[in-house]
Amino acid sequence: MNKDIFLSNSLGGKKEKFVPIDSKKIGMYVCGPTVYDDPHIGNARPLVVFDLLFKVLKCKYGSKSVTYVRNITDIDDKIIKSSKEKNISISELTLNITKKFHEDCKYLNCEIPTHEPKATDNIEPMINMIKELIKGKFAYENNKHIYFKVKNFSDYGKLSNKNLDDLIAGSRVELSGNKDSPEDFVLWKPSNDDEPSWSSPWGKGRPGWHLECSVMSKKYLGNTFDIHGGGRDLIFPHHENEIAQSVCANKTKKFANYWVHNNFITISKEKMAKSQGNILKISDYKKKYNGQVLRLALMSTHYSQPLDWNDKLMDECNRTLDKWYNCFVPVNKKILIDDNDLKPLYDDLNTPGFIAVLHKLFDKAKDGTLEDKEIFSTACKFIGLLDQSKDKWDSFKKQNLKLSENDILKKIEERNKARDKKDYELADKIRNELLDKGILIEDKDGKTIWKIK
RNA sequence: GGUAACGUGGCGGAAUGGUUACGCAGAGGAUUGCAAAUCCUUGUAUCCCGGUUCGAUUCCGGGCGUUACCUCCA
Repeated sequence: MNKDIFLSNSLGGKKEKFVPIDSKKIGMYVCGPTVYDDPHIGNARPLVVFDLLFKVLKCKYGSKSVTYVRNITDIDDKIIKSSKEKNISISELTLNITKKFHEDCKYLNCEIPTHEPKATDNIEPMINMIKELIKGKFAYENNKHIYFKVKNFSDYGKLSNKNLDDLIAGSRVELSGNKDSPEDFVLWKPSNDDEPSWSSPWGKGRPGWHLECSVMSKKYLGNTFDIHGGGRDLIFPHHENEIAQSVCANKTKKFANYWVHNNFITISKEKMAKSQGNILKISDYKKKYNGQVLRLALMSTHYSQPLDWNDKLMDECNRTLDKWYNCFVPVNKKILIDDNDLKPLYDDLNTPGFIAVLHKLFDKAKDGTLEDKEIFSTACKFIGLLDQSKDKWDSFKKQNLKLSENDILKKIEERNKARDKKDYELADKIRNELLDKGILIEDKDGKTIWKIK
């Protein structure tokens, strides 16, 4: 469609019209997981948000014009710590968590990004970037550590609205004897024998956090690209440091043009975080809910707002999808979604606005023609919903059933006999028994049907 | 302390300088042995105080409240 895409840009803090550097080669880099622990639903939010942005960009510019890069950080102090705690090797841990992460992505019905580079496959270019930074006097070595010299980058703090004086005044920055200044951050550090290491001009060691994203975005998207995404908590210091490294090493004016940050999932209004101990794992939902339910729940609030989590939300989304599946038809032909219907998504990924559109299309489809149903189904599919057959949706629900189908049918027959004798007391008793087991009875057009509640 | 974001009906949640989505729950009705499901109808809101304006929930200033970031975090 010809309408413009708008995005809230954290750099500047305003909603802006999206103008790509090259509309045939659009680049989006999103910070992926550090693979040290099971993914939780807070991690799920950016997966869904940027999957949607990927879809919207492809819709406007063509599927071949958009490159989506999402990294896997598989070397980090948290990983080292976690592997020691779990008493397994680092590679066993990172491979295992990466596998779980991919399963969760699939469960959430997220498309596979164009590239998914790993940090450990990119140590050489990281070392090269450090060399460039040292050459440009943006980094210095001290006692086998390499640090980025923040004072030499005048734009530092622009993304996060911080100035150096405040940072130092806050003085929560880690003090280290090796640093020239407390705000400096590490690019390379030496490893002990029991820690992973790579040889470098500064001895055996490993990269600091932040560097992998600067290097891998450069590798696939170039020195300056269109969109950089991630959770709000990455703005400082992670993204601020990425900008500093990339701009100084690549000698450019800009790193990413648009910075898009999703807000948090909260529980009782408090941020869900591992350190808070209030996380809900994605895998916790796999048995009870189809992945689409979680996906819809994550889209029920605009990405820039906090999303307060509760079970009522999941149940509501489950019911909505159940209702929507009544109008689902497989679509084999190409159907264009009306520009006006698509508009909320183009306007800064307004998912609640688009969900309202889906409700309208559903109302029309429900008593409408096959074409109305096809339009509705296509619109759902566009945001990754109703992407599997109704049979599959139903069979998922059946897997949690405590009664066999045969038992249910027997009970229904028993109840119908009672009804014929006008023994409504017994009939209602049987109905309530089934209801307790999650089976809902409906007498419709002279027939009795059952559903899973 | 510094820097931001947010405050919309019973709940969730968009949008908007004037006509005020959408979902859930509620109420009434159709239907039903009674229900359920479905359908129809329907009520209810913009934290407080100033300012700008013919008009502000929307813009500006102040206040109150909530949250986040400044340390690992999506």
